[in-house]
Amino acid sequence: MGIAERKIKDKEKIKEKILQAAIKLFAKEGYENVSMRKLSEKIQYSPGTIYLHYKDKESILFELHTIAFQKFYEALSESSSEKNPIKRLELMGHNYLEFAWKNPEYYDLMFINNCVSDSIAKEAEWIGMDSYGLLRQTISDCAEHGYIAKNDIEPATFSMWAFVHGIASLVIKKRIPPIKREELNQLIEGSLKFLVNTLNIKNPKHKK
Amino acid sequence: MGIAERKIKDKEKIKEKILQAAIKLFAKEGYENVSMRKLSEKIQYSPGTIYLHYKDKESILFELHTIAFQKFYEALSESSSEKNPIKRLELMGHNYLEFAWKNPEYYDLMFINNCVSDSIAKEAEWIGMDSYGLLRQTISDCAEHGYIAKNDIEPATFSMWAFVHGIASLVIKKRIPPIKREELNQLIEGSLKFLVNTLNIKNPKHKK
DNA sequence: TTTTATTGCTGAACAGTGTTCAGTAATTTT
DNA sequence: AAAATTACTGAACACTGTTCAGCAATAAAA
Repeated sequence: MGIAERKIKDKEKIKEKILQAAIKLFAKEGYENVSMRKLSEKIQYSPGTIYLHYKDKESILFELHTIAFQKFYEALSESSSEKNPIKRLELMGHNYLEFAWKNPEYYDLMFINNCVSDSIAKEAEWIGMDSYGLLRQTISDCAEHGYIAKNDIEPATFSMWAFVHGIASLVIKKRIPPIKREELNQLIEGSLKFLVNTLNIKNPKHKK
Repeated sequence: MGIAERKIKDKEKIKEKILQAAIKLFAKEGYENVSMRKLSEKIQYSPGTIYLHYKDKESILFELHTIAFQKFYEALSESSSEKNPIKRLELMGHNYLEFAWKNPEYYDLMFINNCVSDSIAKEAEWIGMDSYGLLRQTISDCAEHGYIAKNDIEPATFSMWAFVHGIASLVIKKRIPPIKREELNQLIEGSLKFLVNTLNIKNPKHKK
């Protein structure tokens, strides 16, 4: 059945074409400004065709959301080479924010926007759990080295996540008082250092 | 000219009527689901009438946004009675989050949603500066008491803000792994305590 | 080979959105 | 009484996501 096989591949190809066009358009124009008609023009099919491959607009965005989380995990994983857990924690924070600056549309989809929250709610387990685990492991290593109490691993992980997400979402949603980009970067890096140092300084071994 | 005066008052009254209807509708149905036509039905005028009082939908939402920030400031001010700056910091965090839980639609408008970000960008100074100042003052008091370095006031303020906003926006946008509400509350309160304690514990006077 | 069935795709249509503006009816001024 | 101003309407415009009858092109059956 070579023909049937080819047809399945053709179907997958057009689905991929839709997704690639969506990625490009959303990144360029912001997905609030991308309509199904614009998307259908880009792939040179009629609007109806998209619905033969995707249930609705949300399911396209949700697939993007899933891809985004894979890239996110990779970005965070780059911190793993650093063996010193405190340094790694700071590096993770740095990489987290860098991902957000480089992929604001992705970040919006992953952590902020409503348009995929129905799909997210339907999932049995949260797709970001792996990435969250990476952070928890680092915090856990910090506890192992005596920087924080072992009882505090969960709240500390959550705190760290909330902290970096808070920064990322405030910046992306333009809720930061209008200061120069350079000042902002310093404030952000300074805050990250402050938070990590506050943990660091508690360890008697590191007090000088 | 009593008639002209009355007319101005009438105009203001209908503007107020629109605003009050908007508040009610947005709170009940979420402002994503409130159209100008629905709003016009509620106030028993035609859709066009709204545009005689408000330039567009965004300007209604922006006025709501302004009201929200006033209520927000009041909510944070309730912490001021607490004299111990560390306790006050924790209380402020608590009040911040309580405001978010009680007014999720407001919170969205203030800190998250795009639909008023153009209006925000046009403002010369950020409307939340007063509230931010309240937080900075508390952090400053913490520095005065030796809990943190005076150099760290700015990054510490920003960190604290990012932290609570991170929690609020993750919860409101339903990006927290599906755990029981009670567990979540414990995690949040635990994280707040953890962060504040991490500052607290650094002060030699408070080490026991 | 001719007929029937299946498939992939279209694009008009539906119900909704924010917004505009010619036209109307009531009121006020001349 | 006539003219001018005002307050308001609701149809219309250009858009949105989504559906579905219908139409070619291809494949299967007769």
